Amino acid sequence: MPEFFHPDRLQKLADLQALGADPYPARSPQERDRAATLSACFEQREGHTVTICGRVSGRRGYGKLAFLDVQDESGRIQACLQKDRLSADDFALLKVLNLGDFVAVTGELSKTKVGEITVFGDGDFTILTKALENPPEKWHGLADSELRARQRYVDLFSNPDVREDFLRRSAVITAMRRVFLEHNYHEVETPVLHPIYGGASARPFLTHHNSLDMTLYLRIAPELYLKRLLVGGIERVFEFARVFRNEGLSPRHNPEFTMVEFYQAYSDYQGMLALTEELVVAAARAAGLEGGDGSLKAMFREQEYDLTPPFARVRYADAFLEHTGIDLLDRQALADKMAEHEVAPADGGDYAWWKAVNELFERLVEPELPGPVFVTDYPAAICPLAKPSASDPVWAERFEFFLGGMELANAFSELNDPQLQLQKFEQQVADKDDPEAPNQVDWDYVRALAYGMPPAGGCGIGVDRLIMVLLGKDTIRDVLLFPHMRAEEGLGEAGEEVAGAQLSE
RNA sequence: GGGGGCAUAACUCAGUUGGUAGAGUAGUUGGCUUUUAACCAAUAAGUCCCAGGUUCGAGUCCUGGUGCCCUCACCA
Repeated sequence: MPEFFHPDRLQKLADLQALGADPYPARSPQERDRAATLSACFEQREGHTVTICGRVSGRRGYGKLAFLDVQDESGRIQACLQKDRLSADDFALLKVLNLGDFVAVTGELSKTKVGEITVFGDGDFTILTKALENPPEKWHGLADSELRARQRYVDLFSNPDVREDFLRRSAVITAMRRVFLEHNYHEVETPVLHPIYGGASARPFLTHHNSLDMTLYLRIAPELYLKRLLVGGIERVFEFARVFRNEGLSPRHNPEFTMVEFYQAYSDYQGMLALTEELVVAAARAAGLEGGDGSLKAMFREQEYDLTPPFARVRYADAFLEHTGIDLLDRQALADKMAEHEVAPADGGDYAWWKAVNELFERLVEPELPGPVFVTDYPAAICPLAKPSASDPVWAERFEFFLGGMELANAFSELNDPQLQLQKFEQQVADKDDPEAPNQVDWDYVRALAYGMPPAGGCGIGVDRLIMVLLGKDTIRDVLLFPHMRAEEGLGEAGEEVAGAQLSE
């Protein structure tokens, strides 16, 4: 068992109690000022009595005088505690104060001799929370990337940039939500536990419901439930959905991640394209990427991306032709290329053929698409949930959005022909070679379509990856507050089977 | 899962050819009423990731394992 409770600090806590103080009072001062506000509005508040609350992040003591750095969410401000301006009891608290403790200081807002804005304590000085663990080194902060992720709470308070970045993530999501609401969308929540997994191709996590004795899957996408809502007559829906995919970890993959999916009746993939562009632009603004001239530029992996709209659009077939020199209708040239790259269709069927073509696309074309760019009109055979083009059913009304070398969004004119949908489901389920294919036909979804789903556009955006690009973070771990980690040794039962929480029995 | 790298005090890091485990910060004690990585003095603190092996002797060399990072594969 690691030592969480530092013996010296336990002694200080006892000393604090001996002074008659509560180390963990329930109440804080009713009114308090934020550090950033006091700095910004110093002229108006100078000479007035103010109160600050926060964590002590620095301390410079002089016997009868001490300077404290007090840190709240908004920033840092200095407090000065002097023996001749405080009660003897309050001044004695300095003796039992450690870095990392939370305090409240009431006093006059003024400046020191060297001009630093400072709260000169002359009213109440209280310890609001006694910390029993040492904060990290004050100059370097917490640097070890594993510790930063495992103990994000420490990372957040000891590295101000980290806190700033996560608040920017929050602002980005708020901005996207605002765009949806401006377009009269409704925010909904759909199940996370799915009896049949679908709406994407990925391996699921399994779980088990004890009293129903049934296997359930953590959702890999909310898509099929959101479209049921279109059937039900809710015309514009979105969900910021945590989804779970049972695949390897990497700088771009976490087993659970956030997608925002949205569906709009009486729209189509072109409508989704326009809205996606609007969302990305709003997100970029919220991330603070707007330059003085109104342009939006993101730096990601040492490359600059211009997010000033409109973004480029290119048809799938045109992009393929441009980067490989091959016409997608030229089967012989494609077959030659497949042989060259050791890509082989699983069988003679259309589905297998186009899957192989798409593998070429991912290998040869996608790396040439740094973005931002919309690739439109995908082969219909590999789009089981997209509506084929009326003018040429080889192509589906679908686009993907690429940025920073990653696929960030995927959208279609939603397939609403129940018979065609059933056929596509059956085809997928029959693909035994694909471990990511759905486990069974989602009959209820087919039935829902049978009642009629209005023509609609739908789209899913990978929120974490979008934020990676906007904040210039190389790894997804840096945009997730608590990225998945293996169980830490020596911390107790984490990772062990807990009675009542088994998958089965 | 394959390949490469890292693991030393609470934190940031040194550690020579294999020869008694080190510094700074944080902590503790004392001094100091305008500092800001305050300063001065004293002091405490280690499963050198784990388990084996080689050796008179291992933080250091070898084998195996664990965790993390990078990379490839799969994926968003």
